[in-house]
Amino acid sequence: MEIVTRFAPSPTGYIHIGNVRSAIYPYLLARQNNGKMILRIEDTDRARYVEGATELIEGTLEWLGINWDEGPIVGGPNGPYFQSERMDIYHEWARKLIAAGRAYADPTTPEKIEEYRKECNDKKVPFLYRNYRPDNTPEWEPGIPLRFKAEPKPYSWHDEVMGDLSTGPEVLDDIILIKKDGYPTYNFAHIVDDHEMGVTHLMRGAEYISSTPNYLAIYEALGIDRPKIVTLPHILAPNSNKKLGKRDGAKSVTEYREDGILAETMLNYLACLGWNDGTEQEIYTKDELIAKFSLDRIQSSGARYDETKLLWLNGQWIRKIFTEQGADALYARTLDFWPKSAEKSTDEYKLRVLSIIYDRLKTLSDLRDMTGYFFEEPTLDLDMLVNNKFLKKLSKSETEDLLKKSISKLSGLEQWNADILQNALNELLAETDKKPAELFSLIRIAISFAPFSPALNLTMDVLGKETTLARLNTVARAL
RNA sequence: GGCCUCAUAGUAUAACGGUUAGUACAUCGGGUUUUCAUCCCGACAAUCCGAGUUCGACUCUCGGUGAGGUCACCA
Repeated sequence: MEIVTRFAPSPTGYIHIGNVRSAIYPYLLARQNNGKMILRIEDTDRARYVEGATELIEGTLEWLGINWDEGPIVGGPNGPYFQSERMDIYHEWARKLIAAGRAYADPTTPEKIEEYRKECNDKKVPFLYRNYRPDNTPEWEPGIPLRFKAEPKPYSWHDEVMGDLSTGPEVLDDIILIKKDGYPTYNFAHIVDDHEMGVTHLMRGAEYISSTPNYLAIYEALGIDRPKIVTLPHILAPNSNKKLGKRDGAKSVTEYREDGILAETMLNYLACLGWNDGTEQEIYTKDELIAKFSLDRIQSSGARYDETKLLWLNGQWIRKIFTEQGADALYARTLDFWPKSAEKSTDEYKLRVLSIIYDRLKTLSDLRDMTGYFFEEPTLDLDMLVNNKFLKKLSKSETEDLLKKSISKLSGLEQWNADILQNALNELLAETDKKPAELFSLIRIAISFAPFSPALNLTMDVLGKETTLARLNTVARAL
């Protein structure tokens, strides 16, 4: 049987890392089995609808490399893929339930319902609407909500992640199927849609476990088979034990792109948060994830989101792309991340800078803070020079002398490349009888005034003879 | 509060009922001719508690405890 999965977000804003995994796992499962992945937009809550949210969702999936076989943009045989355009379908299925005596129009006002609820709270008994089911119910027509008529009984079912689950009859209730405004609730719409679209694996967060018995009752009343249920454990916020949400400051997935996190990193990290293949592998390409993913190795407990590990992984990916795909491939990813001062520099020059600094990057946006001195004259900061832990041992005249000797040595070089520069530095060490820490720190700071930089010979090579000497001379004059 | 779920180092996780409980991040120390980083080496650090089953329990059972989820005309 063909495997059909779906990601069904509601367009109420951006996708954040707390819920994007509900898109990744269905995608991996579908691709692994040559199945289908459906994107369905659950836009039945008009009050929470956010203009542009659908495009945001599509853009996020696209960035992550998660493509869908049916859904917005691509279409498909089971459309429409916006729930707001499927009203007739829901109403048709609703009438089946009414005909079967399993749904009723409920004229009770919200105020009255609130009274019932309060009454139960006061008596400290659980509030179940089915205990207040009205005796006489009108014909169902637009403007009146439609409720399911629950038949309380225990349920047990199998969850591909959580195992065998069960509940007693007390959780079954008369839930709303169609709202006053005619739109279906999630509770009803997703069941109809998953059925109509042939979904075989329903993957969603752990918050749906408690309402599952009510859904099982609806499948039953509708006389339809249900998909396999795959409950995904929550992703926990860094500083609380609660599931990660927007209130915890959960950033949108695309915000990470702007921060210089690679899509490969994001996919890799999130896929492995709550799943592993049992080996000690840490770095997975998308293809490897597709090949190795398995439902039975999804964790049943929540996993805490750890940005530190994400950053580490991103560094690994930056290096992986550089070594496996080449400097050009990595450079192509960095275009939006250079400091403003780099605007007038050529691609070739920036590529050289990238090639000597890439292994220090945790995010691509680190380029902005770490490469300024390659593109503009650094601000003279003599304190930095004098207070350096190696240089402060030197007297002022020693420093001046060392700088002069360096300038003289370097300006005498016929050729200027990394090897020649390293030789020259080695000779300088021998001639001046200084420790590497002293000589190198002096030159390094004088040409960059940065807290850290790539290897000295490489930095000078990229900077070029003229710039290097000009900066050294500037410092020599200022001392 | 009712119902449901979960529980291995700080974090993410591995371990047919038999391992000195493994790995990675983080932290700390060391090495690679300066710094920061990479890379390499090393250290610290865990089976929530209590019974039971068993020759033997991280693993199975029961009971606690702790944490979370859910009880909407939101999804």
